[in-house]
Amino acid sequence: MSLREKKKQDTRNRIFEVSGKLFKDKGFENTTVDEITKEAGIAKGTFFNYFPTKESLLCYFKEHKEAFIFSIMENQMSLNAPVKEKIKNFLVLVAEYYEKDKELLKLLFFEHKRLIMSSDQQSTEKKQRHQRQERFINMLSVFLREGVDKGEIKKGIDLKIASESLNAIYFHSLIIWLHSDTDSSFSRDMSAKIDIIFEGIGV
Amino acid sequence: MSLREKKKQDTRNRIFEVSGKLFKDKGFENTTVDEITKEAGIAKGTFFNYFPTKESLLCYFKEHKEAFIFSIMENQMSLNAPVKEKIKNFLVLVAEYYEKDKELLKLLFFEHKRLIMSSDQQSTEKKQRHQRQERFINMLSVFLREGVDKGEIKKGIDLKIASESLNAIYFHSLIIWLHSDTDSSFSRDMSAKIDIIFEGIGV
DNA sequence: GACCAAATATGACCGCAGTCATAAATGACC
DNA sequence: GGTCATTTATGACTGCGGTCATATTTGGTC
Repeated sequence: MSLREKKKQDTRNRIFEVSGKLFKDKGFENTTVDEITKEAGIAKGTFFNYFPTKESLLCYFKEHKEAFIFSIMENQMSLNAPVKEKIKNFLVLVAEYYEKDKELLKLLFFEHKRLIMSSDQQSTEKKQRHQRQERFINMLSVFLREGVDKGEIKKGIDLKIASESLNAIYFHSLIIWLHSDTDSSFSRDMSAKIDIIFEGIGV
Repeated sequence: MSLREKKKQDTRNRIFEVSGKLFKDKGFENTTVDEITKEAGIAKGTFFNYFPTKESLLCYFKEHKEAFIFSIMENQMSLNAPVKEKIKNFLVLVAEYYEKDKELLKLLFFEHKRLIMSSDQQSTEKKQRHQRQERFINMLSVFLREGVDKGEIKKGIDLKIASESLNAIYFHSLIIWLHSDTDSSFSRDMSAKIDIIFEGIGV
């Protein structure tokens, strides 16, 4: 690695670390780019050579988290257990992982939303996000297909719709939990809703 | 109504109208408070006497929309039909109503999120939102209870969890649809997912 | 080392959301 | 209609995110 690339990586990492620390300390809104750059020992303009906006930093934090989640998922998939349990375990593991750092997650989730919207249609960020979303749903689909094969899930079900429904439950529980001030359990709530998806409410 | 109150209402309405027009024309981000106030014939500071932030305007737009939705819901509730149909009809009506004005809704939904997060814990806005959410879920609960009474829904079901699941499906379909560039149908997607909630995917 | 092109860093500068001290308008009371 | 307290309007000002023309650093070539 050339000196140039080394320095580049260095600067990028320093911005990343410093901003992560400051966001946790003082919150996203209360941290200025000036502070970040001062703390990181660079000029303000330099920041924008690395990250197009202050908010875009959050994307990178989010990617970090999501990489970890996919690794959990792949672990679960290789286990030998009833599909319902595997899905539940997977989503509960994700939930528990999130529960560790609610505040940062709030930032990531909600600030991120705005970013998604303001970015133009062609933006790679938007496409990437879409891909991640699809990957998530596809993996849930794989779980479900296995369930069909093992006779644990009805044959006629549209797996895409079903996976999206699971995804919906998951995200909604997440949002509810993020909004709640009390420490109601994300994982318990979600678990109950997965039961509903499996068993249905109709007679 | 005194002259003072009259003028106040007038100014408030003018800001509301002008900003709605400008947001639709040029988008939320591209509309400045300066423009709004100039168009409305007031000074910039005056704007902030009526709305604490530019984003807070979106809340008021949203309230408008939501009032309408609750009225649809109450209509549906009084009908005589299978509960599943009533819920479906209700949610599809909401969906169709939304489909009319996707762009504004995007603004309302996503920009709004950020607002929610940045507002402090005690804020009335946050409480109000929570109440609306609860009201929505409670009304779904009423539908479901009727279903239980009429023998259309299993007896053992936790109605709160079930309502929240329906709510989750609804919101998720909404989000997916808002993100999609293509005009995939929000209402059709949601309808399929409601079937899943009723029938379950397990054998 | 001298020279050059490309990559990277810099900070003065700009536009906009939001503030605040001050001014104007209103209505109650005499 | 004069006086005064309260409410509402005003726009210069501040702070921050983001830009851009310019300066500096890097690494290849001789």
